[in-house]
Amino acid sequence: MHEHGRYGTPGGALPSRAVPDAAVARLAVYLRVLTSMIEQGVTKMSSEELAGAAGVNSATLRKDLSHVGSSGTRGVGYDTAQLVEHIERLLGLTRHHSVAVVGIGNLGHALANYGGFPDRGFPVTALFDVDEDLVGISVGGLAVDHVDSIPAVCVEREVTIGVICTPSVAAQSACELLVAGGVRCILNFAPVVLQVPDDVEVRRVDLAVELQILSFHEARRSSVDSSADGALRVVAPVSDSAEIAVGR
Amino acid sequence: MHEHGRYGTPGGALPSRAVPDAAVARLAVYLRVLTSMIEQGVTKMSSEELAGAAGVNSATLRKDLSHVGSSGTRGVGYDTAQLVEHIERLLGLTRHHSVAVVGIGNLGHALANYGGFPDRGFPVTALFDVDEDLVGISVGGLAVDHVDSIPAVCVEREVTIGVICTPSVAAQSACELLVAGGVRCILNFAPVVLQVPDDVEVRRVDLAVELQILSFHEARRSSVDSSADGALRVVAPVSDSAEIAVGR
DNA sequence: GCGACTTTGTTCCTACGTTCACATGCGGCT
DNA sequence: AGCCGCATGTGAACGTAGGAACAAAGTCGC
Repeated sequence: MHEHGRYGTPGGALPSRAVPDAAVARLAVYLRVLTSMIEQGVTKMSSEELAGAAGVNSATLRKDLSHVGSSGTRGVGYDTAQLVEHIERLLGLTRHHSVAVVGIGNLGHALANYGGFPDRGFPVTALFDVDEDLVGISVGGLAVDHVDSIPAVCVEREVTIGVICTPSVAAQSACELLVAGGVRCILNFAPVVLQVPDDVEVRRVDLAVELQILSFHEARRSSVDSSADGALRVVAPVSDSAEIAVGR
Repeated sequence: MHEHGRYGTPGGALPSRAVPDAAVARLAVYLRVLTSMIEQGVTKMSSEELAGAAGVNSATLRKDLSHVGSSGTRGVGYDTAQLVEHIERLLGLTRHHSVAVVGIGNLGHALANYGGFPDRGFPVTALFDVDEDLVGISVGGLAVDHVDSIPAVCVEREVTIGVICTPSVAAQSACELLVAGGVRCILNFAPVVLQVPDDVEVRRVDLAVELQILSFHEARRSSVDSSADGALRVVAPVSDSAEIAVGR
């Protein structure tokens, strides 16, 4: 049972994982709902209530919570404060995770100023950009450093999470600098697939992809409305559509 | 009573869920890789090449592409330009989708200025905020309107996608205003679960959740490092958590 | 104190998504 | 022109996620 090659088998399959990724994502949602409820003075919740507030099935919720080591009381429900503690422990939120932001453009700027991160145990402790005009200025009370100093600064400030907000072309090199600085968790906003060592975890947030998924749903809905055949429908002249893809 | 009808009732010839959501997300990634390749002059690609660049299995890629109506040539591969057209058609990108941004804070500001959206067929045509100091000013060449005018403006400018960047407490009402304006696709950056009618599609992008997932992986990795057995380890001491005095 | 009710934690099962493997079909080569 | 090789597209198997039903367990009412 040892010697699992971790989750880096060529091809990217993720074997033997105690808690599924989807469950982790939901747990984070439960956590938010719970903290919100606690602020309103709620001390106990049933799985039905919590599931309703989180928008999931109650059985799914209970199964998710079973991963954290159950702490519910049968016939009553869950103690909100206790549940929060348990989820935080599982998610590793009992320690703070220093965050570094690379690329102080529109999005990077917003993230650096965003107050929600430190509130949740993710203090932003380093900012980087390649632009000499940006290096040295202060954003959200933190000075911008040059990307060349990423490895040294990340080690020094014990950065555990790197956020990449650079243009696409710079993302891979930014990623490599972060990895060189010991960062093994990366949140990538650049629309590229990063190549990383097996022991580095990358999550990608692609705004254009999200919009395209919504676009698909809109298109499907329209086609269902107008014709009962949802497959293979040409809606508009395709001539100019090949021209729009010139982004960046 | 097995009343789980909804989709796919026997006899229902309408494959409303012909294309899985995950496949749609991947198609959007393929699209980006393809456009990037086309810029470099690549006119043909095999499924292996494209799958490698997109970071997925080649069989998965071929199955995804089968949903768009096959356009590959056996023994050769895919014509990149043709494939782009087909994917764009399936995703509904043959028409432009007007985007409205609600909440011109840090993130909303960044999105309004972000050039990547219009380049990909998603022009931002409306901005809204509740703050009187913001209403009327121009962000990215577009005037900010008051949230009260959301329904009217959305109808007038034919907004199909609404982006919610408001604080949590305002998200639900912003959502309802968008729905009142005929918007049926919503991208929600606020960390709340929106309540919407069945015919409205909501996608949530929660930055804190992303960080928490990364935090979980970091925590799991640490425990694997220290204990050598990574499967099914729950930190048992449920007693009291005086030890984890997490600051908040 | 005891019974009945409520809710958890779990087990089973279904269904979906992904991967493997092979037949099909097309281009190139002789 | 015919054969060979190669890559697509699809059918089957595998694994995992999600949902329904159930037994254990603990509380509230009497």
